[in-house]
Amino acid sequence: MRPVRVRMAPSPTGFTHVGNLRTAVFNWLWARKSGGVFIWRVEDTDRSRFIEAALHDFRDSLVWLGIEPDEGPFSGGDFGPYVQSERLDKYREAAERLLASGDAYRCFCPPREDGAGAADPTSGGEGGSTGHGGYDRRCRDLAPEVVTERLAQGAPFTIRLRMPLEGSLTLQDAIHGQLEWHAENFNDPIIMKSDGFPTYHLAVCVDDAAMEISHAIRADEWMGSSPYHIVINRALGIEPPTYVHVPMVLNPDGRGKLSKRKTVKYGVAASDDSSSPVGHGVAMVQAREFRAAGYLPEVMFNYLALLGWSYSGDEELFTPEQAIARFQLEDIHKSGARWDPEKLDWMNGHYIRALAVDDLAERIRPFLADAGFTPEDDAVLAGIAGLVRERITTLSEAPGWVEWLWREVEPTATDLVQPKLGVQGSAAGIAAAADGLAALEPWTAESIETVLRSLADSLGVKAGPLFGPIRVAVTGGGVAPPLFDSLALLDQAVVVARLRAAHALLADTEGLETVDGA
RNA sequence: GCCCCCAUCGUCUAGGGGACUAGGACGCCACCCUUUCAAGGUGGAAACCGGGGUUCGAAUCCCCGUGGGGGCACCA
Repeated sequence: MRPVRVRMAPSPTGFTHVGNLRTAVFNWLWARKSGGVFIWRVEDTDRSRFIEAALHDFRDSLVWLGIEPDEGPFSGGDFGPYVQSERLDKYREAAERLLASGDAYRCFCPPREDGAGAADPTSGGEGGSTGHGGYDRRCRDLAPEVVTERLAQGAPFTIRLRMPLEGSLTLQDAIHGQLEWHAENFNDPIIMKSDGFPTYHLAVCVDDAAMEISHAIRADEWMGSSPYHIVINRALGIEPPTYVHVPMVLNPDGRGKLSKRKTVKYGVAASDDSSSPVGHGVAMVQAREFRAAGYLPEVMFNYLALLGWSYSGDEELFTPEQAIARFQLEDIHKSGARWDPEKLDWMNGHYIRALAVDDLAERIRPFLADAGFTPEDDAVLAGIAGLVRERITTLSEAPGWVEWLWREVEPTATDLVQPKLGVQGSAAGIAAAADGLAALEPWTAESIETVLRSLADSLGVKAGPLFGPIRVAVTGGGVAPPLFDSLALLDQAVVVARLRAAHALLADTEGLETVDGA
């Protein structure tokens, strides 16, 4: 039983995708579960796609989620360097060995014309232009003299893996059990590019061996390239890691793997419901987007872990520690899981509601600052947290609920009038509230409530209809947090001034009387 | 097109031959609570892809269909 060492090996070509983060979570869980080591390796063998910022973004994402690597480009370790572009000598040496043993051969063919992503993206229809990867193995059996001659001429070449032509290859996957491929379907993949850089197949095998990786936990999309890895490992005398192909994270509609483009329309659709003062549900697939939107890291961890794994039959909210306690590789599912923005939102709201007010206050602080508000005292911040806690699903929604604290309000006459009271009644209520609150002392939610409730009694109206106009007068809109606590958070003078202004507005609006009947 | 993988409510899932009148969660619907909005409470609708087997007995095992996903680059 070799010690558990697992790795997350993303290529730094863009901002961290939550699908990748999910795979990282599984790796981390297994490392922690087994007392093993969680490693981050940078797969940057494609120089053309390298993006420096992606490195930092990935690091930040792991830190944010609380699954920091034990070894990696920023944390070091005894198996470095952890960046593939700094390990080229190792791949070259491996390639030489494969060449020498006949397990690989030089190929002088030019790059495919129809190349890569060059395929016309608009031709999306059927039976496409692209071929089906059939390299004809033209160089597989070149005479030694020919190879020597080409090399002497300085002809560029790649190195291809010599795959078996018959028989089959099998692999014991930790989740899927035995996997099998038949030789007639193989290709001879390039393992060394003409620029001297290895392709994924070679690099991953060499590095996993050098870093003594025990379990290669990777997404299902890699399953198909496993036979290449089997052959490379065998030829190099490597004891292969246990392969663990985890299910992919799919788009909400199940069509394809989770992607930005596809998700857009769901995000937009989800935000159509604008009953909340703050819109949300923008298309998101990047970790930093979720962070910016105000999803809690503990929620992301919890939600991500649930995609393709389940904690138990009837519990699905858990801490990392609890997840570690129950995690087993065999329990990871075989089929893909769709990304469900609604469930994520629910979970985020649920966790927020469970937060202590002071904790929530600190988490909201930066979002308020972004909206232009920096509470002068922590009591106000805590007050805000208390008001929004049961109303927000993401932290970024918080400012929208309490903007009236630092912005001028401009209620409309229409909004100020409560149908049951009419213009006169509404105006009278507002005026009475202003009078009643002007000299109130102390200025607390409790004292405000006492005043306003008795006001309703003395005016002979129900509390509900009376509070409506007052809320609109002070917060500017019909939807706001509970009245008394809201008023208490504002300066007493500001509240009274807003009530007076609203009263004046209604007093000027005789014409509105006609609205009453309706 | 070829290869590989997968298949329980709309979604995430529990289930690994009898404990299943198939459980939980999100979402949805209704009602309650209520000063708006929420939150909360109660109740409800909602699934074993189809067809063959194996077995006394199948959501659970096998086969075939069908459906879905992934792969087939000098990208990873």
